[in-house]
Amino acid sequence: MMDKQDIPIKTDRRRSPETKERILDAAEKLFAERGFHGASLRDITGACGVQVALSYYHFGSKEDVLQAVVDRRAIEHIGCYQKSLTDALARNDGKPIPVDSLIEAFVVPAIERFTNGDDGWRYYIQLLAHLSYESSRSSYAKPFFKYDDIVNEFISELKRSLPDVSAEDLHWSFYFLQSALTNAVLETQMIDRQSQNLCCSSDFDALIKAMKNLFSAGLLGLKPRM
Amino acid sequence: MMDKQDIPIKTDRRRSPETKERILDAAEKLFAERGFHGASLRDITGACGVQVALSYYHFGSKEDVLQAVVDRRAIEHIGCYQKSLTDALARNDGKPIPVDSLIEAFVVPAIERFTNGDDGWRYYIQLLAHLSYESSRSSYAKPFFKYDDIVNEFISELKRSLPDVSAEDLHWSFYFLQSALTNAVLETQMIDRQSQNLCCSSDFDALIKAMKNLFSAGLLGLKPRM
DNA sequence: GTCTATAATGGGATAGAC
DNA sequence: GTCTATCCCATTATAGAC
Repeated sequence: MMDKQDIPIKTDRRRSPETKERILDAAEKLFAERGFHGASLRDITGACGVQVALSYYHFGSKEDVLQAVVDRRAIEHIGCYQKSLTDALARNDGKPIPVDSLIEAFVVPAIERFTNGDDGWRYYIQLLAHLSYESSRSSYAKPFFKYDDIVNEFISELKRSLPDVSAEDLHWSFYFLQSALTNAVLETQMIDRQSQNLCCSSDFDALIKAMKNLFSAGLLGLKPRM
Repeated sequence: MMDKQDIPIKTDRRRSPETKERILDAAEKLFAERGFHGASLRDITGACGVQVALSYYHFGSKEDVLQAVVDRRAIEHIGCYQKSLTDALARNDGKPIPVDSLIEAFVVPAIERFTNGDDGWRYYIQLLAHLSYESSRSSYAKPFFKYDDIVNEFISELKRSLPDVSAEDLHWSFYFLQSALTNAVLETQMIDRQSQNLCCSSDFDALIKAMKNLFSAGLLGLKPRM
């Protein structure tokens, strides 16, 4: 299980104030790669050259480490979603946002950090995907709920953009969009296998384009409610 | 962790030939609910009133138990997909299958077993969903690959139904459909929260309808390749 | 085939010296 | 804040009696 990771081993021992951050970096990576149960605190602290006991000193329990990993980035990330939505609204003078722009506004805050951010953001986004699958079955997946509010703001905008479509259809459709996005960032290489490398899990430009193509057409083609 | 499950405790000890099946039933359930790492062999054997050692006798390692769980149903399940596709073709005299029928033909073999099958099938379908997220990162998720061939048959049919759309768009779109389906059977209750119970994770009739609505419109609205 | 017993290791968590 | 040492239990896995 142990596996020396990218995080450089600590050399200067004794009171380095960034120890907490080192643990969070390693936890972020290993939780993302192996899931909560799949990564032990020994793996995590071993990967960043820190004593196991320090994770307890700094955070408490293993679940607390996960909580801290999410807390570290969640507010900033949710802020990015907020800004993305506000910008899209501004570009349209507060009028309903075109469906394809709204899709892009929702997808980009995750994908951008995934492709352009540092590795930490990559792992964080993957971890969120993991947690979304665990929610309602595992107590440790609760941190993920922080995103509920901002997601609902996007759905409200979608309702404004497509006022004639039933709320049920819009909720389901946005749910499918989220599923597609979540699955995509896990890069399972399912699509690479299925398409014999015509499509590539790691080609996020193609992903965004394909998402806009399908979901725009789908949302715009939904029948008005009777 | 231990948790007495639905599987009745074995009473008549000594050479009961169904011990293997009992272990598989319990493993199916617990792997589906907690993931591979989240369920231990103690949990599994404890849940069905069998000695831990017997799981090693019958299967070998923990990964072998998982493999056996999948093997037990995979061939039958893949056969259901095959039949579903063949039937759809027959209904259309071998001509290209209408997109909404093709979507239904793909979704139903999983959903039907999920809603109408016994609990075992429910857990099995959920387990498949779990494995699809782990593939390419965990060696134990390999069993899932068995489904690649039949999925590709559906995609080939989709190409026949929509000959003017680029293969890229079709592969991505079908990938999104699979993501939506996979996520849905996990019943994370995300959509319940987001819609304030207007939509319900466990309402699979509504799910199928919404899938057909969105993905039919989306696929039919895809632009022809240039 | 099933059981008990046990090996061997891993893992979460804590105490206490420095 | 950091380290060593350790507790204690869970876990995978095996040996051997019945």
